[in-house]
Amino acid sequence: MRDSRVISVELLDWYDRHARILPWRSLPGQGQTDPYRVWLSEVMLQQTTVAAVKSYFERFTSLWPTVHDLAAAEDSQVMAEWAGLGYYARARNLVACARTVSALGAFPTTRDGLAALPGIGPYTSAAISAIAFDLPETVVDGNVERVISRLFALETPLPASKPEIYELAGLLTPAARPGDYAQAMMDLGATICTPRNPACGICPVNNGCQARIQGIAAELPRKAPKKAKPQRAGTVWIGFTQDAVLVETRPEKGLLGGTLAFPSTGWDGSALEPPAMADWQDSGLVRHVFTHFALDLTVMTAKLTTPPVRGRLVAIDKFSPSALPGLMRKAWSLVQPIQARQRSPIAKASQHPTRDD
DNA sequence: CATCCGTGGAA
DNA sequence: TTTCCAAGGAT
Repeated sequence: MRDSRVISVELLDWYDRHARILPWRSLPGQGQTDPYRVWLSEVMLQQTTVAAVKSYFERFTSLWPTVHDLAAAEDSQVMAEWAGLGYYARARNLVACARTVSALGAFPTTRDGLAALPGIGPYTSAAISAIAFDLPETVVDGNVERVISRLFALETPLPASKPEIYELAGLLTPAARPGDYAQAMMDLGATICTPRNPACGICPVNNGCQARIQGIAAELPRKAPKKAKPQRAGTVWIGFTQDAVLVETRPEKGLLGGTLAFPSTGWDGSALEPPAMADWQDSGLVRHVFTHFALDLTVMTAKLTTPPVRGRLVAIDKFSPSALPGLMRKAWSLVQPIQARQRSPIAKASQHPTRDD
């Protein structure tokens, strides 16, 4: 118990001197932070790097300064602003959560109340509780799993070790400054106790680290072997007219759910028909890697001469590639020169349209 | 408990 | 080029 107290004090002391300055974060010792900004940042940061989140967070808080503003937004605009960040169920849950919170009047102030909201699970509910409401909840993310695994030299591989990690992390969580402590643990994991080459020499808690003492810090946490990714293939059709492009909104469930996209086949051989009768030309291949499979996507293009049986035509000057998820953005940038050239037959061959991503 | 769900940067 | 993985949640 005394050791755990030493560790949390050393960590907070280190955080006071080395905390990262981040857009959604208040300075060490400042205590509570706007729950809306904490929630928004935590959802964006789920399985996503700080570097990737920063610009999205600034954009969202600029467009929607409060949870009530976000609750009033159109689904399609939120999806468009989320495009490129990945894991699109987060964006759908984000809007649903904002509307529930707005109807309630404010965020729930207990962990259980928060955990009942869409898109808020064990980690995020604990993080909001600690950071926004100064509640001494046990915050365990990937950083904390790594730090705890090393401090106690846990040999049990993840995810089997999770219950033990949660228990040990709870023993370390201090009653005072729980929000700063949670962020200190995560900063330590992100900057010192890193996955590959931990900087044990400058770690504020290296004295109490069993893995460092045993010389196995870089080997922990052990993890169960992961499965190989299957290779899949599909086709996407980018149809256009003189002044419009054919797009659709994908179904809410499943891969890229709810995002703006070009009509495509499934990714497992399902043979859907093209969205219109046209002279489709093979315009190249896009290779993309998802979490659990790799995809080779054949990109077909055509100038449409008959009404599409699927999707909707969007005026080219109202079409923004930034509203597309990464996969579709890749397909668009591949064919955009072709599309632009064929829209303007008088364009000189020497004029190369610029790509927009 | 295992699987599904994105993306891009680093080593 | 390949591998790993980053502040997880839903089912």
